[in-house]
Order: sequence, then C-alpha cells, then structure tokens
Amino acid sequence: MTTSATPRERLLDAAGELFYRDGVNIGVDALCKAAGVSKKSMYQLFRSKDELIAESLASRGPMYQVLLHPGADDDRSPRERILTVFERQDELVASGNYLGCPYVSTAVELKNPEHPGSVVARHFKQQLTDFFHRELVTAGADDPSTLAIQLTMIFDGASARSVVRAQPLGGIGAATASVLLDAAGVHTGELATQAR
Amino acid sequence: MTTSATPRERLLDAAGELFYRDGVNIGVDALCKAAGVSKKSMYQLFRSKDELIAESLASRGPMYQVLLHPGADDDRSPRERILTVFERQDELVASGNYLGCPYVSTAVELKNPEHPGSVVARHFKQQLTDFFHRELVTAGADDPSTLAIQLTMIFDGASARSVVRAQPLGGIGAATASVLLDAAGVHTGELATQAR
DNA sequence: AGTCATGGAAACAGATCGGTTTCTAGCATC
DNA sequence: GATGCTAGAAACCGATCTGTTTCCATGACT
Repeated sequence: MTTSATPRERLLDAAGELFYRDGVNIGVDALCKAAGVSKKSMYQLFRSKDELIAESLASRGPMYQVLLHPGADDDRSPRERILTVFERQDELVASGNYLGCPYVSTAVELKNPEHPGSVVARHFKQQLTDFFHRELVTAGADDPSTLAIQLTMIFDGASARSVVRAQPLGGIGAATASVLLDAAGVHTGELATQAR
Repeated sequence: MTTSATPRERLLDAAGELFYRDGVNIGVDALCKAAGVSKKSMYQLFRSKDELIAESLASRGPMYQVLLHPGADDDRSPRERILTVFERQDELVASGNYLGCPYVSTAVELKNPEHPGSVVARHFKQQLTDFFHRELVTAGADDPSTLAIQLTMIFDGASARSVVRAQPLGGIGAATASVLLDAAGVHTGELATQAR
C-alpha cells in the first residue's frame, strides 16, 4: 500500500515509474497525485523537479542493476554472466513494458549533459561498462576496456532497436555480444589465455 | 534567407532542427516564430503538431541518408562503404552538434510506437538496415539479414553512447563494426566467397 | 486537554501548452 | 482603382506547466 512508505519513498517510486513511462515532461501534479503526496511536501523534500528526476533515477539504479546482472556469487563463467545481461534485456523487451534503457532515455530527453539527471545517467551507464570490464578481466580478454565499451554499445543498440521497432529482440543482443566475445577469445568456462 | 522558401519549407526546416535540438515538446509558438510563419498558416498546412513532427522528420530523411551514406556510384568496396557510415557518425559527434540519431531520439521521446512520428522513425531506421543489407549481399556475407541488423544496432549503440557521454566516440563504432564484418568474412575489396 | 509539527487538499501565480479566431497589410487580377 | 486572396500578427480559449502559499486535519507529546 502507498501509505506504508514515507512520502519521500513514495515520491521516488512514483517518479521513477512515471518519468520512465511518460517521459520527464510529465507534470509535477501527476507525480504527486500518483504518490499520494502534496506538492508542498514534494518541494520540501526536493529543491526542484530536476532534482527529483535525478534522485528518482538514482534510487532505481540498484533495482536495474540487480535486474540485469544479479550478484556475482554464482559459479557461472564470465562469458555466461555477460551474456545473461543480454538475455535479461531480451526478457524485459518480450514482457512488453520495456521502453528502452531508462538512463539513455532520460539523457536523450534532457538533451543537456549537465542536467543532474544526465549526470546520474552517465554514472549508472558507466557501472554497466564496469561490470563488463570486471568480467572480461576475470576471463583474461585481450582488450577488456574496449570490449566493455563495445558490449555496452550493443546493449544500448539493442535497447534502441526495441524502442524503434516495438517488437521482441529475438536474441540479437546476445548473439552480437557472442561474436565480439568469440573474437576476443572469451570462451565458456575457460580463460582466453588457456585457449591460446 | 527565410522568406525565399515557401512557408511550408520554412516550417519543415525549422521544425526539423528545433524538434531535434530541443525535443518534440518544444512549443508550436516557438516553431512558428523560428520559421517566420503564423500559427494560422501552420494549422492550414498541417493538421496537428503531431503531423508536423512526422512530416518534418520525413523531410529530413534524405539529408541524413546522404550525410551517412552518399550515392553508391563510387568504386569503394561494400566493407568500405559500410565503415564509412560509422566514420561519418564519428565526425558528426566530433563536430559537437550531435544529439543522437534523430529517429531514435524522436521514438524515445514519443514513447507511443503508433505515433506518426514513430512510424516515420521506424521507416528510416529500416532504410539504414536495408543499406547495410544491400552492401552485405554484394559482399557475399554469410547471413546478411542478421548482420545488417547488428550493424544498425552498433550504429544506435554508438549514438546512445555519444548522447550519454557527451564526448567524441574515437572510432569505437567503426572498430566494432569491423569485428563483426571480419567474423562474417567481409573483407576489403573482395567477396567473402573468394576468400573461402 | 492543550500544544505543536507533519503533511495533504487546494487555491494561487505567471507562464506556456495546442489549437482557433479575428483583423489587417500586401499583392495580384480585372 | 476596385476586388479578392494569401498569410502574418496577435488576441483568445481552456488546459497544463513549475513553483508557492494558505488552510486544515491528524496525531504525537506534555
């Protein structure tokens, strides 16, 4: 129920969802109504709508991260953990409620890279690249920095495709990532150095 | 000067630029002012703002296409023509005025895939994929359909990266495309079937 | 019971939204 | 020179925008 959480939590929750679903141009009135919080309270908790955009995006960061790449405390190989990200994305798209990567969408809508929301988006996008990078280092890939960026690009490219096409991805993200991983000598369950 | 073109051309021009630079939420007043056209005239030429979004996006389609992949009447190889697209994108980003692929941005901002602007975006995005596909067929690539989609994804991934990072791409798009082309046996100046 | 802080409801402000309408300046045609 | 069409300027409409303010119900503490 809505009243169990604090007004701040309710606002961040509603803002995170509505900014994503309807875009950052949705009105503050609609946000407050959805959160069951008065505008007065909102403007006591957040300096401005822009700040709410940034904070709500940041507050949902951990959720998206867990969604895409859950804790590393499993026995899968780096390659498997990387490909799982693309499979999760595929599932999200297939579920029908996917409107693109929230960070990219927010940055695209805001236009201004110095907007606090854009800064948050950049930060969390970097975290996905960092995840890839860690796994690639573990796997002993040749050029983990470049490859981590390339995998992030494939992720965002697949995301853009799902938005433009409004159709399931059909595994194209994981398939593309596989080609890059193959080319970099990252194979299932073994280090690239062992394969050479 | 602004008055040399017809009101319709001036409107499409101004709309194409301002929708891209400021987002589709820019007001009709600002558009008309920039175009030197009255709102009355605008609503005689276009049924609604939504229609203007779609038509202005469509009117700039040829421009973007020429920008990214000029006429095929040259003696470069398919691989070179494909990689040129990514190099052009790189130059656009480096020029500092790039705010992401206008089709993807518009689709992201509109959210609704049935919006006339989203339909136009889907159409022109497909045209880039078709261009890749034609070149790949010419080059005798193994699976041109899949590869054309993957190249489009890399294009959009690079575009998303440029928006989120607000920095030059440094050739990462062409580099990634090269890996895929290599894996598919598309090499410079020769057919893949000859290479096998 | 009385006091006080919290926070929702709602009015308000000034600006802007998409869209319509009125008015008039300019210009070609007869 | 009179007529009629085009199209820009600008007022107007109701709705919505971000942000502020007032008012009042609630509930905790003394």
